[in-house]
Amino acid sequence: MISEAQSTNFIAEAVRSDLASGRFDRVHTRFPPEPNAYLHIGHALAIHVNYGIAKEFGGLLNLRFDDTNPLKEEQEYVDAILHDVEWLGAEFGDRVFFTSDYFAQMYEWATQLVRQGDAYVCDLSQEEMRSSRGTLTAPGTNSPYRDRSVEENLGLLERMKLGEFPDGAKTLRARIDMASPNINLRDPVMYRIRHAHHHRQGDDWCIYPSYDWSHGLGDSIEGITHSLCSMEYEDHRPLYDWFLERAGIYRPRQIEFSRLSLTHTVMSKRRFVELVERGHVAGYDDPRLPTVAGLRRRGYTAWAINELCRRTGISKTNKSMEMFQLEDCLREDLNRSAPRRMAVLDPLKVVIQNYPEGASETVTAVNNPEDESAGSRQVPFGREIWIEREDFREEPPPKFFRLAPGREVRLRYGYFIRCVGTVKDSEGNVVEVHCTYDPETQGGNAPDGRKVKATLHWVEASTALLAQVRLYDHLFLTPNADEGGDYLANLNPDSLRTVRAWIEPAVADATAGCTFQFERLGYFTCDKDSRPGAIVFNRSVTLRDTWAKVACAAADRETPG
RNA sequence: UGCCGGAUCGUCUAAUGGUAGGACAGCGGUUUUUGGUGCCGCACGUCUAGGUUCGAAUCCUAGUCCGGCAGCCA
Repeated sequence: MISEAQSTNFIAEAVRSDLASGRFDRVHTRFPPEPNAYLHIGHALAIHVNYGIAKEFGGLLNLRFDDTNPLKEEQEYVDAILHDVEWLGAEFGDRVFFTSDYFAQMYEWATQLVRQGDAYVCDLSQEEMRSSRGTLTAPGTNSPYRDRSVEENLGLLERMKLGEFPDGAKTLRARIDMASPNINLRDPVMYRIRHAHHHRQGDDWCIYPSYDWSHGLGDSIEGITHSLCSMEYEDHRPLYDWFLERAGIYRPRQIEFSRLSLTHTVMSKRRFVELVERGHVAGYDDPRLPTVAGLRRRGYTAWAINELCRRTGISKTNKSMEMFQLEDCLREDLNRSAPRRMAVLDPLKVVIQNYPEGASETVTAVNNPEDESAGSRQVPFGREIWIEREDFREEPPPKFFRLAPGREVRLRYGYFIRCVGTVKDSEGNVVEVHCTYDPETQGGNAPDGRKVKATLHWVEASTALLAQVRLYDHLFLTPNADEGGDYLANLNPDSLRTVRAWIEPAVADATAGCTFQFERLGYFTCDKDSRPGAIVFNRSVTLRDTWAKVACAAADRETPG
């Protein structure tokens, strides 16, 4: 057995030292999404980290829905998140929990804090509370209700719970320090009044705990050892510890790490909503969005997403991974697993003049050169075939190896063909290329040993399937979507191009989620919109294209600036 | 300008006082019935200034820059 080197990231080291010191004798983490939105690849990193640490130390991961705000949370999101986390491969067994299931216990601890003089009922309005909180540089001032008696607070809290006050009339606040340089410690709210229907608790409650009050308690109840969260909670850690200490209960350790962001995209719920509502994308699972659902629809594998997380690593720096990196992860996975097929996205007709009219045959094509067990298939061949328009040039530029007048190239798994002429329309555009083939080269090798410089993919015309192919590109033109201030101004107008393509018959029964490599083009995944006879493919990612780079560089040289 | 955090190739990340390494991107070569894959190579980095030390990315001091925090959101 190959012993895997232990991780050296700072969280693994902290966990190791906690285990060594005896602070904890086991490892238990959690992933605590709020069920108010779809998961995105940033969440995938959080899952990866929490699950990865648990796994590395032989511990467990809990999935906990942090449903403390009845105004925003819905069962629909619970279902979607559950599905995404499972799909990503994080194992949580039957440990699916809801913060709302702890409301009764939390209320009891709240009364305990009140009895200890650590919390009080405050009548300040939202505006009054804001102005008395002070600013980043000036201390706040004490609430006039800060010194109510324990009995009065207890009575008021009870009446809040009973529903005697309207929304916003009162809050329960922790009595800490209105002059603290850490604003989170300036008597933070523990409960607010919300006469709202909760997706799980129904109308049982009309006071709801805040994140700060509830989160550590939830961790404590579940016996979490390491509560791994993102950097923006760092300022909340003193509060996290304070609540646990005052409640006098088991204390997990919160450790923060920085979240993932990617170039050429955005990663916030607010923006997803805006993009969907303004019609820039078709929904939360639009293949251009970095949501887990969108990525999956695009054709991303869970392996690729986890590999990106692994490559990203765990740290506290502000990071922005390049989109290349994500794309490369997908290519690495799909190169070894995706069956190969041939498809022509921008068709140009080739007529093989010396191929007998009415004749047909099949040629043998390898399904996956990286995987012998994938076997081979028969592909129809005939007198008329489609090739990619960009694979023919009437006046080939330097280093262009493909088809041109007089040139011989190989049709993959087919024959050598030589261009002997073209047919043009009235505007001079080439609409047909005429070739001859060498019957001796069947399968793609010449018995006389002569070589060709290019191999083209192709599709036999009479048996080709017509399909819709959606060509996706970066959603944003600029690496940083915010560049220039207005992110919508940086949207890529060509992030989706739809084309009609000819594909070989072997994809006829592809169903949603099936991924192929279309040779020389990229990886394509059958979309859920696909129907028998009306196939739809999404381009998941292109192949690396060295020629495109060469051609692009040449073009740049011709038109500098 | 209050508090907290961070700064290592273009990007992400290692090096825990002892040769600054890896991945992706870039460049070059090689193999190839995918201008794909694979393989080989090249180039590129310790925020700045002082200090401690035989030796500093690492320790100390002073700066600089970046991020977060003033929801009854999480």
